[in-house]
Amino acid sequence: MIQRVTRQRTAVAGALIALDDFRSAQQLHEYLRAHGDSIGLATVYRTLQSLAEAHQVDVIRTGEGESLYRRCERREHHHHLVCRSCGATVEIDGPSVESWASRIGAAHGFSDIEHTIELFGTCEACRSSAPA
Amino acid sequence: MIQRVTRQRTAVAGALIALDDFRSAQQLHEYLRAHGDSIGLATVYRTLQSLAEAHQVDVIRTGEGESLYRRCERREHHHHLVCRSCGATVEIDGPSVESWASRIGAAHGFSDIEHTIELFGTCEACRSSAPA
DNA sequence: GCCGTATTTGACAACGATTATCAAACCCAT
DNA sequence: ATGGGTTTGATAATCGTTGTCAAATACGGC
Ligand SMILES: [Zn+2]
Ligand SMILES: [Zn+2]
Ligand SMILES: [Zn+2]
Ligand SMILES: [Zn+2]
Repeated sequence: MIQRVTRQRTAVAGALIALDDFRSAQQLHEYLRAHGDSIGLATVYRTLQSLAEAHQVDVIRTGEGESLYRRCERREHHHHLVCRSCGATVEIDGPSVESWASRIGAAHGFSDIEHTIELFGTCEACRSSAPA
Repeated sequence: MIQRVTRQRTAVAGALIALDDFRSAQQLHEYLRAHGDSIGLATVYRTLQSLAEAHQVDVIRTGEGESLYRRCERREHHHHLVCRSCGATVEIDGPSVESWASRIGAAHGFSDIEHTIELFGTCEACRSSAPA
């Protein structure tokens, strides 16, 4: 599975770094177009998918079923605290939650436990710029 | 918003109790049809939606973006340990996780914190009935 | 630099879950 | 039983995402 370096893949990688927040594929596509990069939506999806498989980007799903992507600093397993309105993200380290999850799973005879733990909220910046 | 008692709504409520596991709207629809209840898919979706709004059923989303519904025993806030292959569910009480979530959120200046915490695994029954 | 070819792209169609539409069917208080 | 607001359900529409496939492209070898 040789991966070639293309203008489009480079652009997506650049956008992920420039934005730094969790963004949807369509938002990234708009961003790229707005910045002069001609790129197809399908290509954005494909690129994000392979980046995710290579663990180069993290993926979370919003309550509405949309996938959001981000290039996190931490390469190891972690969780996220994400602003609902702007996507601003804090990477969370939860050793206590990790052990809690596996302990609970084992206690009930379940194997191959995987956990989904994400926190959503409103960040300080968005709170002050929004109507009460 | 007056809610009338209809044959269809009664049937959906009955199916939720009979099945006891997390199931998709389409699975519930098939189950009802298979059991002789004539009901439209749209009605199943609408009924589940209003039951969810009334906190009569819990909803979780699979990694594939499908919603699963279940009528839980516990009415208070809780989480779930769900079998990936059969939907069997254990209701989880996580007081330590609750406080962990809100503490993390506050520590980073986020407000209106909500958390998504779900555990998926393979239950004992499914493990023994599946090929190694 | 130029070829040859395997990889990649992108416009578009297709998909799957869910929601909107709206006329016909149905509850239910009177 | 009647009337009028509620509910139903076949169908179309939506939305994010993935599949299609011919044309465009990257890049190792010359
Ligand atoms: Zn991350
Ligand atoms: Zn924010
Ligand atoms: Zn529950
Ligand atoms: Zn199981």
